[in-house]
Amino acid sequence: MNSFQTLSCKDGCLDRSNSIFKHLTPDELEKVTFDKSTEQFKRGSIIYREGSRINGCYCIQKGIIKVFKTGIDGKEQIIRFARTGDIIGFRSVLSNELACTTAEVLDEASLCYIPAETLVYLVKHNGNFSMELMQLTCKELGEANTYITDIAQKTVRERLAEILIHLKNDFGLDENNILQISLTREELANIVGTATESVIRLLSEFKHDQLIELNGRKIRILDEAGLIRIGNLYN
Amino acid sequence: MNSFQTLSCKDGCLDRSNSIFKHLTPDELEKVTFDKSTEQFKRGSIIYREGSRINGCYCIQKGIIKVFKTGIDGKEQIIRFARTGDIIGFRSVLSNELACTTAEVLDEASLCYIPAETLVYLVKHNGNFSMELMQLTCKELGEANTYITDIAQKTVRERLAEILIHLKNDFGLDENNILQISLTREELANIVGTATESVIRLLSEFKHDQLIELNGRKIRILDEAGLIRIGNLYN
DNA sequence: CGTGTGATTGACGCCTGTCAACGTCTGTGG
DNA sequence: CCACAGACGTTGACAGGCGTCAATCACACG
Repeated sequence: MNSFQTLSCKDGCLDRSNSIFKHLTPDELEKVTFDKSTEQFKRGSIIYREGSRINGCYCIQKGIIKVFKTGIDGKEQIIRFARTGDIIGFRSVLSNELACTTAEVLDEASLCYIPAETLVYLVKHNGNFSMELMQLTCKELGEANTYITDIAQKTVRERLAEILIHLKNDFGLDENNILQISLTREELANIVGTATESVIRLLSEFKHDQLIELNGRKIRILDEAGLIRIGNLYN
Repeated sequence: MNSFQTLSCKDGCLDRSNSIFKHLTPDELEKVTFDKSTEQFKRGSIIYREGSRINGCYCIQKGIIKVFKTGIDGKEQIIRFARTGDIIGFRSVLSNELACTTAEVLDEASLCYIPAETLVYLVKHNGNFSMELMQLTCKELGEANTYITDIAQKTVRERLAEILIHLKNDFGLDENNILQISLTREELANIVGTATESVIRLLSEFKHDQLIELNGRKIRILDEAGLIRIGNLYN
């Protein structure tokens, strides 16, 4: 249960082959290992809150984090889900702004906290690390731009189908073709940018059209191609 | 008329006090000056096109560039306007992806082309430059996230009011309180993410409510506070 | 003067948000 | 063990925002 608490940094985020830390020198690796601290979070915990100043970023060793902004009337807009290997909070740290999102734990999580100075030090002194982080940011920016276009032009129905496909691609299916990530209807609505009731109605429609099967929060994907078609996705 | 053609790099983008190039060493400055090339573009020119590979980024010495994605049925979604001092195209260069947007000249423009290798060289070798560029990207990402929330939660009416305020803040007003940037109704619609007709109708409403005055593409801001109120903006 | 692009207006109807009521499930406390 | 509260899910009714289509106007340009 607590096995990952004992993970040293080297067993964790730092040495994954696709980690952005892969280019660190042994010295730097040691520095980061020394500076960082690992922490456990329970479901529902807030890691940082929109509008607050954060003095470091978090590398996700395990778990799923919901990153969202609070809009009109407190309605949340989910910007993304971060999962094992992802980094959150670095945007605010590097742009030196207050956090523009809130990060909340969905699945029991284990995070590495890396102080701002350490991050900045790496950006300034390790060109390869810098490039990696830059690429990550640029990719996120590209995705954000795509999402803006989608939300501006697609119908709720199209967006919901699209989100289901994205969730499938990002979190996978279990052996029964059921989405590995479990979200409330309200959360789905807050990704798509619509009302909870609309999500419920559209999911029912998708079910009626044999695209998915529903069992509480479990969503089984029956016809991925169909969803892709509805969502106007070509990839 | 052609005076800016003769601007050397040092008189142009490179030495502006707020330029991201301000941290370059004399050597690097010389390298960039050597590698770059300046080019004139007429209104309507395409600088790069979505889906194409671009081998460098462009620094805007003068002019206004419309950056947009092409969505369903070819409808364009304007992501942002870049103006003097801004850099475009670096996202694709650094993330090593195909261009995810098209860049089109709105106002007669003069651009510096900086080859990818030069940009990457700077990111890898100059920590301060790297930080500057990273901050820029992070800020853009923050704005994109805000925009996602707005588009997902606000009505077209609210968004149009918001956009008018943004355009005012970014491009300013002339001595008659008229927006300095001139856009077609369709372009306004493509920022807001709505139909051209809706923009026309809402602008008429705003005019009727004494918030603005219209004269062709000229939009005079009469009641900024009113627009801010309608747009749910607090800043 | 014809042509084309952009702006405007009206008609129409569907998508989608809102409100309200009700069902379902889980955990808590008596 | 049961009652209850509270969170979540579902369904129906309803209206209005907004997209679409079509016709017309305004204006610039060759």
